[in-house]
Amino acid sequence: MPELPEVETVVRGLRVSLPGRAIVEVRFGKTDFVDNPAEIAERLPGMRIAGVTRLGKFICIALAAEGARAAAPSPFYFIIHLGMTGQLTVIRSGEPVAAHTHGFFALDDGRELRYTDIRRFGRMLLVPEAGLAEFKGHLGHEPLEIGAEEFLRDFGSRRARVKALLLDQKILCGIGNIYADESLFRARLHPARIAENLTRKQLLALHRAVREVLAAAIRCRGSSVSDYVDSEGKRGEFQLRHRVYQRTGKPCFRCKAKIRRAIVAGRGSHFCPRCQPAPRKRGGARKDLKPRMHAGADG
DNA sequence: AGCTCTTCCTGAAAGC
DNA sequence: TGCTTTCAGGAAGAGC
Repeated sequence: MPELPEVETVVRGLRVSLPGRAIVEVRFGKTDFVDNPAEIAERLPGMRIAGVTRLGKFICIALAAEGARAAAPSPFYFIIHLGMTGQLTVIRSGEPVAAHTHGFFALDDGRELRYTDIRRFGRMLLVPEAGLAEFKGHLGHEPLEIGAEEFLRDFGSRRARVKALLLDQKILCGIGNIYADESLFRARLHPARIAENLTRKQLLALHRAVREVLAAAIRCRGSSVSDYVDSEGKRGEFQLRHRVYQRTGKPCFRCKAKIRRAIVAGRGSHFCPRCQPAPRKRGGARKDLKPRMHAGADG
């Protein structure tokens, strides 16, 4: 499923073929994952692609009108989330259409951008140029850019399970189930640990693990579990380097204990029971002497 | 604040 | 063999 490394790989691929191209025609199949399909079909044709960037797990295609006539349409962004099974590929217009392909964006070079999504958990929307800041405001820090102090601040005061925080796009944007589990293994933290109970050293280990795992996954062009492929239809290779994700019952690479799977924060979570010891039972004896702040009005 | 449950959707896998 | 059931999960919303 596409998370930050997969989306980054797709974006880098799109960046090779899309910028400079104009969109000449838009067609949709099913549209229940599109915020306003009629508006997209009306406004995209005639616009030129100025650039492709990634915002968390979103792909952001900047569109600008040709020339600078007074009546030219304003620039805006075409934003796409791949959900669980979304694929964006650039292909010659005549090529056979894969099943579950619901978006066709014909380009001025005889190719087209196609959107395929088996489960249609993806999303498409338009954001005006002036609205991009607000859109970004709904997202947390980019995990590859957040500094140690900010990371400590965001995690160190939260009573939620650390896995839930890693998955919360308003704290860090781009991490999903695979990279949450892989990061926690590398930081040797059980997914159910309460963030504010972690030491500074443990949080710094997690900060480092997140960045290392994501960077390594990008170098491998992402993880192909289920349906992920890049913009050329190629699979990634990071799934071959997973330490815990979907390795239930298999031996830990570090200590040989059997990898376990449990539901944490509502998600299937994979961990090594020996390298990532479970927290004390919630509500059990607390021996820490940290005063409990109720309103959180400090700092 | 943070937890659980529900919804969306399809295909793979398990159960009978 | 062939049917039915269960499950996976990103994100948002409801309700506690």
